[in-house]
Amino acid sequence: MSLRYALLSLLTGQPKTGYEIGKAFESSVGHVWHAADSQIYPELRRMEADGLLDCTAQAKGRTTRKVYAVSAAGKRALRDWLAEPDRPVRSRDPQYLRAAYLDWTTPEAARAQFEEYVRYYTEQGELLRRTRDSLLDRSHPVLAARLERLPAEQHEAVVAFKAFAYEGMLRQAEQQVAWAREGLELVDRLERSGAYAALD
Amino acid sequence: MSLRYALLSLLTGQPKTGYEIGKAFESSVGHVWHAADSQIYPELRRMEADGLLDCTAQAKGRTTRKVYAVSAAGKRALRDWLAEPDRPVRSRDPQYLRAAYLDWTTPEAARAQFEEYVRYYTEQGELLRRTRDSLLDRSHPVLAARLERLPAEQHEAVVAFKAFAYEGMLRQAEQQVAWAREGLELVDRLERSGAYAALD
DNA sequence: AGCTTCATGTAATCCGTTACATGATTCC
DNA sequence: GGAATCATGTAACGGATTACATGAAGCT
Repeated sequence: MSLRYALLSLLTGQPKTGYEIGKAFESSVGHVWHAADSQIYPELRRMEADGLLDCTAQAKGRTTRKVYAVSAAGKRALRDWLAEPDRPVRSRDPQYLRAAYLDWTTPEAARAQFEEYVRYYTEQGELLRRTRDSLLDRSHPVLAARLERLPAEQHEAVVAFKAFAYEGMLRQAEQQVAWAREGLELVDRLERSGAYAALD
Repeated sequence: MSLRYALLSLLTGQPKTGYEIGKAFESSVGHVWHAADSQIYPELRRMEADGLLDCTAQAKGRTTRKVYAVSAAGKRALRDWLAEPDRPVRSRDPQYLRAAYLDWTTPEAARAQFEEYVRYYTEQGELLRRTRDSLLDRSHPVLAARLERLPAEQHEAVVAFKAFAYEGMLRQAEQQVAWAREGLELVDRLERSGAYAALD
């Protein structure tokens, strides 16, 4: 269901075509809630059928493109969802699952896992930091387009919540990097102490 | 696919019946990879069909229960999976998604969200800390049963990786609490500065 | 006699992933 | 003329959630 609200949120900024949504998604909400194009197009149709979006066909050259805008019912749905109590998601992280059983594999394989975590979350953290900064200085294009259509007194809150969400994700990523580095040390320590015994 | 490996990992500790697996799951791997009973039973059957588990029917009173044990192929599969490069999961967190758009709702609703996050992750953190500690002092029943069947020189690594995984999840939870508390402050600050304007 | 725990599932539905599919337009 | 980007999807499959379903054993 969250994809629906991610799309709704994105479109409150500005009406967009399916394709533009796909692009804007990747550089904004998509960091928070990832979705592929093949999921986005059908969902837009369903949302239109449910009356959450208004769709107007626009001729452009020979092809027609569909511009989607949030309807009044869509705004209501978004606002209801925001106020809804959030049933927290139960953890389901393949990484921690693997980490818990690394005694089953070789020190080399264990190290490779942690190295990959460090690499991935370092990169992810950089992306999140860049994005957060571009929100704070309001240079982020999707945000900038949104702000243009809003009165100045709302800008502060709009920016603050978005930057704050990225801040949270950024800290998670940084924490993951620190954790994975400790994992590498753990593997070294266990190997030095001869704790890696043969497995059956 | 991870459920399969979660079950495999759990069963390397000791053969179990479906029901025991369900129980043990809840108090161990289930913290890391949550799954409902209705998912576990069919998956066990599929794993047996795929040759990863050996299943022997045991009469118990009038009913028969099935005891599942990891086969040689199952051990191989687990080991292969542990060495496999982990394609990191793209973020998909309804919480951050909501947080990013809280300017759309009232300060009261925003506060309620953050309060709920604080509550949930505090509780979750306590559970994770208790579990980590019971792993470290080896009093955790599922772990204790596993260790009994392993030579003493392997105990250190087995315990260390499990505690380390919980440690990582614990820090995530603590970080979430700190973040949500800052969210409450943010809402207060925005409200005081009159940044909550009327929405359309 | 009634509650809890043991014991094992099925069915429907939803959500997400992967792979495939097609064609126009714009820029170089 | 060819590449990138614009533009919009379908189909098959897999995995997870929710709700439903049943019945015995053991304890109080």
